[in-house]
Amino acid sequence: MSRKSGQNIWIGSTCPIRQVLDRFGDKWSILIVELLSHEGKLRFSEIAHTIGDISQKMLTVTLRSLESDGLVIRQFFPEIPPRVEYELSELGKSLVPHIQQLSAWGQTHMDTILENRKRFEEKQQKQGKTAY
Amino acid sequence: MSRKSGQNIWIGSTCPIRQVLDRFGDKWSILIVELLSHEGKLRFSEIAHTIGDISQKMLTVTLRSLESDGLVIRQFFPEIPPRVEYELSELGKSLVPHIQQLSAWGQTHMDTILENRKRFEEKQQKQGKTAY
DNA sequence: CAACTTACTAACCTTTTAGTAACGATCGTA
DNA sequence: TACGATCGTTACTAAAAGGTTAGTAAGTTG
Repeated sequence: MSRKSGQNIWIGSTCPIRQVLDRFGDKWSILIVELLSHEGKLRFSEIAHTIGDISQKMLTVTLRSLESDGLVIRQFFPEIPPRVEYELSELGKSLVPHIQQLSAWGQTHMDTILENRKRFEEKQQKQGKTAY
Repeated sequence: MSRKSGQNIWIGSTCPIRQVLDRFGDKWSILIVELLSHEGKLRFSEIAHTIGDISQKMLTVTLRSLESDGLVIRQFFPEIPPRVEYELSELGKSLVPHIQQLSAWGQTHMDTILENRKRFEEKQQKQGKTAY
């Protein structure tokens, strides 16, 4: 139970939460996993259009890193013009339910959070700066 | 089911996954929630020591934002020297099981991911650059 | 009186992340 | 000849995230 005696290996830099965050804490990875989980196979340009505001570069980079980690399977068809299809691997699919739970939590609670934040800001403004 | 017809509101910039990521995608928020869920009430310096490699500034900033959103409750004791205790709110606690699921997924699969990544890098080096 | 304490703020700087714009390869079409 | 389609790459730039250092309050300890 790690009673307050210095550092804690479950919180230190190798703990699993941090590993997951390092991997998926970027702007696009989880979004692409979610999208592929809904749509199955998609082409590069289909992903780009569906997301709408991702740059070509970031889509390339993110897909490549997901492929590199075995979360996404990339199939290249050497036609002219070239065609590439992306889909989730089994590993990628195994992550989906957890993402959806987080998403559901967000749908339930995000309004409250944003209200809290607004109220906090107002309170701060009224008070100016109080000691601590 | 959003059949490939332009953009998708569940993936666009207001979808719940992105909101959750915007809130918790930073380096420390989830870690602190996890820690408080284990330890209950903690003082500023206890959190700092347990995590080990967080700067004072980032701890202040992250705790303040968690407080602002109503995820963490901050209790200030006007003693000399000052004492402050932090604990999860009910809202904060409601997030914990989801984090733990993600963490468990990480523990199960992160080794595979890192292996995949290593193999991918090696493959890339051997091939040099092939067309696509 | 100097040093130390806790929690925090402010100024500054470095690192990381993401975006933009331009270009390439290749063939079919106008 | 030039353009468009597809899936990229590269170099450059802007913005954000996060780290470092110094300083504050007000009392306690040596």
